[in-house]
Amino acid sequence: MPELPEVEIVKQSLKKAIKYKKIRKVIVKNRNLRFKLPKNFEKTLQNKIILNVTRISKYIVIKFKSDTYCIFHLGMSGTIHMVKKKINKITNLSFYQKKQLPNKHNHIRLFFSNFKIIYNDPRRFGFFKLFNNTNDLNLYFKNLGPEPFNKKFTFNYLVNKIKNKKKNIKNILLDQNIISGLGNIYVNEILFYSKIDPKKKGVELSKDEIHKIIKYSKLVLKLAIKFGGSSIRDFKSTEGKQGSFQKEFKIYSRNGENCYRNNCKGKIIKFFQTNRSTYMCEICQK
DNA sequence: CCGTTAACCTGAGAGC
DNA sequence: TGCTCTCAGGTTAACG
Repeated sequence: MPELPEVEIVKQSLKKAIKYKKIRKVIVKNRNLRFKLPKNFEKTLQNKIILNVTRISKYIVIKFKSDTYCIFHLGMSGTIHMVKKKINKITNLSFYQKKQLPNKHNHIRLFFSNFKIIYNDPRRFGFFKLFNNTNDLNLYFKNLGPEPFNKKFTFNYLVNKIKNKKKNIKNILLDQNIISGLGNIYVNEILFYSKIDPKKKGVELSKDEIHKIIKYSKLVLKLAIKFGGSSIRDFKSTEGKQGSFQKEFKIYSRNGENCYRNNCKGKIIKFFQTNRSTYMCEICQK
């Protein structure tokens, strides 16, 4: 499901819902996520008070006292739902546009005093991990590249990372160890804004093109967050609201349509790079 | 080290 | 209706 903007939206609404609240009970229905849920998962979380909810690239980090952490990743299809006890039946906490949550993929439930948080994930590419000190938490993320908003994400940083790469720029930007938080949609969008052919190799990029990538990674993510993320298929925030950035897509999923750029007569084509769909305008992306 | 591919899963939608 | 096929906001082990 989610790239950085969608995870950020989930984090914001989750934080609002659970910060300083106590987990009363944990029920797990299916431990077989991408990584098997740790045996002590329920016991570790039970009766813990949430001190903070933060985000590191596409991961959400829940902090408890004594430097204990629970992190999770939503994979492709993970969603978080909040269900309030009293209005259970009429809340718009739907999934796949249905009014009621299908129980089948509700793998984890966290019970609070007057609501519960549900983790639902049909494809089970998402996962949860526990850490009992800050050092282990940081070690887990040590190879992750900076997010586009990070101060470390500078021209010099990116030049050094890609100047010798023979890999195409699209896959370079999808590499979380080089730059973290981007996924297939936003990389397509960023390369369109930057007028760069996604097939172009890292080594072939000009200084100007690298400046553009930096500029537009920040811009596209900022816009996406402002619009509440992109809701295609199954993304919703914890309150069940849909994002609307999908209406702002310049290139993603616009196969066969006309290029939006002024005076460009190009048509948008679709092809695959490493099994992921790429969209580009053959005329203005060079 | 680098780059590429397959694999992990389920469900929606298209085409027949 | 129902079958088969393709595709999906991600990551990563295994290979050459």
